[in-house]
Amino acid sequence: MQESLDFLREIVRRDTRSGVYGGRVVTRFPPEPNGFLHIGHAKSICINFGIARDFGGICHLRFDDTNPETEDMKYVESIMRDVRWLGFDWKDKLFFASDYYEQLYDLAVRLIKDAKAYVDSQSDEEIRKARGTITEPGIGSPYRSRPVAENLDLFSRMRAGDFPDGAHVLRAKIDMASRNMKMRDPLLYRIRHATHYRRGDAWCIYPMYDFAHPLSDAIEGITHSICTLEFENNRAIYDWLVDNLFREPRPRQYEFARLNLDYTVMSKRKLLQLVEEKLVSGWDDPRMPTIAGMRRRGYTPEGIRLFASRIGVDKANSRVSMDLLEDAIRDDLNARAPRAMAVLRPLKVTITNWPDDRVEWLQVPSWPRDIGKEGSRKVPLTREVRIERTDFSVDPPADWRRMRPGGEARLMGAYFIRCDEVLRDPSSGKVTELLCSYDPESLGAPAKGERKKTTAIQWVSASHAIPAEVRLYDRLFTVADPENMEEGRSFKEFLAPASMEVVREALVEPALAEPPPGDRFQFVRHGYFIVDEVDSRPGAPVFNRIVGLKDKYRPAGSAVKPADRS
RNA sequence: UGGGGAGUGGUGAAAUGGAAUCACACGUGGCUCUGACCCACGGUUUCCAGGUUCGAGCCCUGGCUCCCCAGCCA
Repeated sequence: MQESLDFLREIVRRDTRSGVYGGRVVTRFPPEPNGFLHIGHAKSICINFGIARDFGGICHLRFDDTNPETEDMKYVESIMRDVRWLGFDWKDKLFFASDYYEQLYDLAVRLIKDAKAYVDSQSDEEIRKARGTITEPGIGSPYRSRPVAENLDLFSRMRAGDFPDGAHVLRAKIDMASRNMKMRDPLLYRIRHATHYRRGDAWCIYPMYDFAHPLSDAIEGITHSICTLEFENNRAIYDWLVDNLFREPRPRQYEFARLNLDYTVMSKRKLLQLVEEKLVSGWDDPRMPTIAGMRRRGYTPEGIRLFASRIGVDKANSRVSMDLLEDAIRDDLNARAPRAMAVLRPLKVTITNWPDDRVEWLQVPSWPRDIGKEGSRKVPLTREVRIERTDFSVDPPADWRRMRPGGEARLMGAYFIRCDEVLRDPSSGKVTELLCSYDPESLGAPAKGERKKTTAIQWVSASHAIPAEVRLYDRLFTVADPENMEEGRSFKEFLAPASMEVVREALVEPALAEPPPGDRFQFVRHGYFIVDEVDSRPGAPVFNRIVGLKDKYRPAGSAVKPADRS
């Protein structure tokens, strides 16, 4: 019996069986602390930590912090929080490339001594020009055959701070005519008189990614270094460096396709722009595809991991539909979010045969039968209640199951009521109130006859309901691929005008008067909601819609939604 | 134009020379005190053209399309 593995696990299994690494499996998640993690990183985290877990190995968390100008401690903190929140544990394997600066420097010196690296004193402009193009070979730097002793001297003076930014760089001596542009004597070190968030002013030369990354992997004993497709060309440098400086068995790099999600953006630059230009409320705006945003939105780690496992891993560039993510979230929430009643757009209903002062506290189950969980709460029924405006239609389509003039529907967990009379505002004609009568025999009784064609609707007692703010989130963009705009257009032009709707007149059942921030509920027939961690207050709860329920209902022969009727 | 990758229902993935499978989406029907959940059924013939083979999504040849590479970013 052999379940099918993705191509990465296939490779890891091959290597554990052949024993090249003595059975060890060591992966790593290597973020640069210069931004917040997003759903694309979540995919990578699930792959790297997931593979380590599946093969009894370990996944390191290593910050690839080699650029002092963009990195910050606040990012390492948020990244650690996000990885933990997602449910992964790097144990004591927390590393920083910036802790390897001394070792990396020594490795660079070895390369120089082996005549495999040299100090280039051309300007950045000259270097760029001499690199050639994809069709023309590059030209060797005039400094390319600088004597080893001179290179050594220059490199140590670079470190000592004898030169200004840009005066020299250290380059690998590989092949200026390589068909692979990345191999045309890649830069290894640059001078940068900048304060590093961890090393302060200890260094004024900093290693480039192409140098620091493979060597950090080798230093840590990584076996499988998994990254995204755009680094395929860099693998040649990776191999060149590690082969020249380390012994077998040594780490190898494998690439997979990064995640693209419909109706959102994933690039750090664009995400940063949304935040800085205040087009969203921050990195944790519930509409953001960041881990922080999804956390505040109410997405669960389990749901996100389920999503990651459902999309799989491959090398084909792809774009995943939001439906896949939302369904994974719903799938997880269905079994863990207790049901409650909320009315978002209230319509007044008076039960005319119910005594004015009678309050009946009904015990309503918090879970549907098929979930199989115990639990219920008390919901008060009174003469005056509120139902959803969209649950009443004066002129309903044939397959309507909700309230209609003269028709019946069950108040969920309570009695059937019949709509005897419809009151309207004389000037606008708008329905203002329903006068109904309830059937005292119908509590807990199975529906029969015509009643079987109706559905149970949510409701709240007018006198006991708690006013609540409900925030309905929707996709941030109006087009599926806002990152791929035609020339001269900005992705910002496609921001959805109503990606957040704030409903202030919502009413929730009294059990939800003081909900603990972070608690999740299913508001029946609406969707899943979370008590906002920032703005919710006891007595004035604020709920974020995590994701709506699926709704297959379309009025027969009409494109008009129930919300637009009556 | 050079080099490196990738093409399987609408979307994401399986099938590792032997009956194209799964999830999501969509459609139809069933169930239901949530038009949810759940259940059943339905649609693709593997980018194109040849070739090898008893047999090809998988192998070979030639095309086509898309992505990545010319930062002292990662």
